[in-house]
Amino acid sequence: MLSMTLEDYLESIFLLGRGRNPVRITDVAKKLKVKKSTVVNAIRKLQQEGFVIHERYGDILLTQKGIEMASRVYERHLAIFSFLVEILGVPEEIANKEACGIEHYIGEETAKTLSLFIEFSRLCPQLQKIIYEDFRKYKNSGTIPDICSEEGKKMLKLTQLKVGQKAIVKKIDCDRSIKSRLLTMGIVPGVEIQVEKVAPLGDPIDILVRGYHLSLRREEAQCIEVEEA
Amino acid sequence: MLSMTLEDYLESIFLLGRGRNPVRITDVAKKLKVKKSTVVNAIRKLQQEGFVIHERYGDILLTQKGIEMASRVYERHLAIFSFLVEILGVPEEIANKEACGIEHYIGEETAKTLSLFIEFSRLCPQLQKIIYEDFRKYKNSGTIPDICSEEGKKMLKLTQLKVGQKAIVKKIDCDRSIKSRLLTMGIVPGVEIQVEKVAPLGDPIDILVRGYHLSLRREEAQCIEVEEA
DNA sequence: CTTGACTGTTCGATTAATCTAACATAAAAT
DNA sequence: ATTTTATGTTAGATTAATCGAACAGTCAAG
Repeated sequence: MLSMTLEDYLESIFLLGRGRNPVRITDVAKKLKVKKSTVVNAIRKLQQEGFVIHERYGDILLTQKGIEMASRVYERHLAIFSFLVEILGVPEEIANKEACGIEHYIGEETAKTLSLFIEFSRLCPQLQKIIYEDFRKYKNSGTIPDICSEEGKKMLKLTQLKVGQKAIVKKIDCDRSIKSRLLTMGIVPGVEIQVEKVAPLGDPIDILVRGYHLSLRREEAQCIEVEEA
Repeated sequence: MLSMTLEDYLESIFLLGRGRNPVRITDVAKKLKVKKSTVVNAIRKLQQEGFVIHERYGDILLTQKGIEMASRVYERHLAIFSFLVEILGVPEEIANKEACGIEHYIGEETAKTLSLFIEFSRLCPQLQKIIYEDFRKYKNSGTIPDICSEEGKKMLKLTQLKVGQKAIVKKIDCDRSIKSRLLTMGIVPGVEIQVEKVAPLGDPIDILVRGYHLSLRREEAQCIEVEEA
């Protein structure tokens, strides 16, 4: 209904105009880092669609329709921004920039759920604790916190498993290209695998993942850490 | 370095070509729902930049550079998709579509962190439990689970607070327009507020949020639920 | 070997978003 | 009241991505 670019203009006008400051072409141009002529163009389109009112040489005003649309966009922005900052710990400036792009692609439903998730995390000290302590630790050092590992299970390399044995993938520790191949085959942390067949020298190893048979090179299997099921 | 659109083409070629099927112009056109002539155009640009090799009337092949770029994009896609599905519970089809857009705006760093977050959630049964049980419940019914509320604190409407009293915002329960106004003023769940002054009939109410003074209508204050600090 | 039936390519047109440069208006300063 | 400065507008050009339609190449079935 409104192109992403026009959504951006609308959102900027909304943000600049909060606190009822009149918004001028130049403000928008500065905020979005485009030339004034470009803004004039965009405003004309927004006016045609009934989102803003703008008289020649005058201030830009949002219509009711414009305010509604803009606040919808801004809510999405805020949800994404908060998630990036509060949950993932992304620096605010980066989070803001990324949210500016993402906000146009995330649907109303998803945005609402994301907002709820943030809200929930703020309300729930337990969740906060896990995110702020355990996840940060995992992120910075790769350490799997104690609260996560179940008792009495050993960590093994996939290559150490015997035929028929089942295990849960816990970690994949190798360089990008192999890792991405493994990921696209559905081998991701948390998934259950079963060893089907091992060739004489341990290469290849046939495994079962989510009902599919896969054949792994030893080199690949070596970097998959699992926990006995 | 590569426009979002071209990233999409690259990613499609990568996905279509896994399992070493040769990829043809028509496949890409079908996948991206564009005309063949458009694909030819895009492929030409990708070829110029050294991401693919394509002889007239032949198959499309990714170069090493192309594979690296494509798998980077795809990894971002996967991270976003997994987050939407596993954490937020968005239906797969929608998640996939939204991930297609978002993947172009999320930075490498953020994507990595997001992946880690998914990984961590898969590894950590405690976190899973909170997300799959408590968050889902909150999402569906608005119920704040027991594990979240601290003992011995009462829930109140903001209007019930006395001057000078501090409280934590727990829930905002009103229609979009008021809610969005409150959000833009920084009144969000989890934030601490203090009542500064209450006018004779309880309208307006002056409060302090993150060091700023705000004046709220009674109507607005009514729908803010807080917990005594 | 010819002939469909796809598949791929070229070309010209269109649209959205942007720019530059020249011009017009309004507001502020003198 | 005039001039200057900042602001806004217009027009024309450019770029990326797309389309449609006409044309070209490939390959398998007969």
